[in-house]
Amino acid sequence: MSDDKPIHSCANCPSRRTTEWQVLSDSELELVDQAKRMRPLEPGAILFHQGDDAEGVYCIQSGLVGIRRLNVRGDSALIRLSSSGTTLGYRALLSKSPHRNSAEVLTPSVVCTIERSRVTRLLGENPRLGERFLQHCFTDMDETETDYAHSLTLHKKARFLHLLLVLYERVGHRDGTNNFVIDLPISRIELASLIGVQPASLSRLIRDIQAEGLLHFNSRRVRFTNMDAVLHAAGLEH
Amino acid sequence: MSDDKPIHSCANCPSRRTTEWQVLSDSELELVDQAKRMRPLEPGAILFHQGDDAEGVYCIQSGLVGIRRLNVRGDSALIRLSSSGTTLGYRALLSKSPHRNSAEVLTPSVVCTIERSRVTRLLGENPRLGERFLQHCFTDMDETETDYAHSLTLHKKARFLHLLLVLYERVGHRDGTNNFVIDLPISRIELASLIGVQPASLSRLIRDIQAEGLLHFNSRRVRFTNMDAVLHAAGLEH
DNA sequence: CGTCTGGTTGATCTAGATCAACAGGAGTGG
DNA sequence: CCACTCCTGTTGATCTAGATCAACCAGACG
Repeated sequence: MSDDKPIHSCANCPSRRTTEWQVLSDSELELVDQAKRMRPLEPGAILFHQGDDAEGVYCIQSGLVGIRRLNVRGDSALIRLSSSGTTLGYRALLSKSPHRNSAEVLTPSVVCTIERSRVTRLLGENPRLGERFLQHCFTDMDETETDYAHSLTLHKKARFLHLLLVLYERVGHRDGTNNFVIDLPISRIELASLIGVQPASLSRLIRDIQAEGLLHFNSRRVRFTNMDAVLHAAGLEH
Repeated sequence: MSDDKPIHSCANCPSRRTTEWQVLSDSELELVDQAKRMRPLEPGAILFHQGDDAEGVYCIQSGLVGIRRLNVRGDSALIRLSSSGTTLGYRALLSKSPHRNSAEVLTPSVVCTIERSRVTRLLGENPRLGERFLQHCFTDMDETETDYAHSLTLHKKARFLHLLLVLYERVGHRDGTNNFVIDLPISRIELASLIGVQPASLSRLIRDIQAEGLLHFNSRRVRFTNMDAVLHAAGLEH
């Protein structure tokens, strides 16, 4: 490491430049460091429950976290995926209202918790921090509106392909023969929940997509055998 | 009127206490007044187009405005309704990015436009204004997430009933015999677009709902003949 | 009076739900 | 180590919500 700070200090966090905290001065960042608690979490761990009051904000250093919303009837929808460099739970904290969603760890993750009072103090001292949270909300909003508009207008197949493209951007890579490849971080059940479809239907969707030669599925590995066709079908088919 | 300001000044605006501008001082409000342009608009008028740069913000004094989003394929979804007391277009302005949605007047409305430079100036002078916009974004976000989760988990019938309940809250009233009544402000086509259904399917939905004795439809007038059953079906049926 | 748009209906088709069966791991306890 | 159970994922059979397309009607409007 390049300085005398502890390895796990925010100053050395790999996501430092992408989080809200990028606008803090060194001394302000030091305040975050003191108040933060870093912990490794296994799939199934809950960062916060829908309805809970905000205890602080959660900074994902690595891993994947699912944002769930229970509807009036009690069934849950997975409405968003959050990954490293993302701060969660700021809405409840800043609006002084209970969490609207739950956050559940989906893959082994490292998450820092920064307690509430420290965040409010920093917000008071550095107005640029509030500004960053505002921009974050705008980004989330745009993404959710896009997904919502898609859910109103697109078929499940197009939505699933769209989801795979988004996942490719996040965790995809090239394999030995330079093909586009994703190693899916989540189960079929959760993929199904993200597009609002039954697991059995997703299974058939996958079979059909594979039969059309768009993609090749092997357990959790997805290979794009015809990227152009995927791009076309995600936006233009049917 | 209670003071010597012009009738159409913001100080006399009926929505004054519900808009973002409630946090402004009298002299600051005066600045809004000078820079605002108030105009009556007919259905079909466009406040801004998806992709346009922000020219200012739009304050709905009366009427109903639809927020539309075009998806990748080019078909439009009506993702939100905005009515009096709501400010539109602030996201594009504050994020310095193009409008993500279009805003189209749906019923005869009165809308004030406050030009960009004046808004930015006020934001610099009064930090509470930015805070209000942040809260506004949170509210929109919550609503959109709710709708999104519903679109992932509920059937069209439940979503339609839910929409009618929301409309009742906004424009509903009691009729002579004390029944709950809505005079729908928008066409069937637009109702259909809000829940992501074809007009023909909405027509059948309405027929079925009426046959079940939940509601009575007569042109644009909707009477709740069995509110309990509607509440139940909106959340619990199927 | 013709034209247009909004709304309803009929006939038909299809995407996706539902329910049940079953296969493959992964974990647990004897 | 095996037996048992639990959970994920896939498939088959069937059903249904909703799409699609066309016909048709009523009111609005030039």
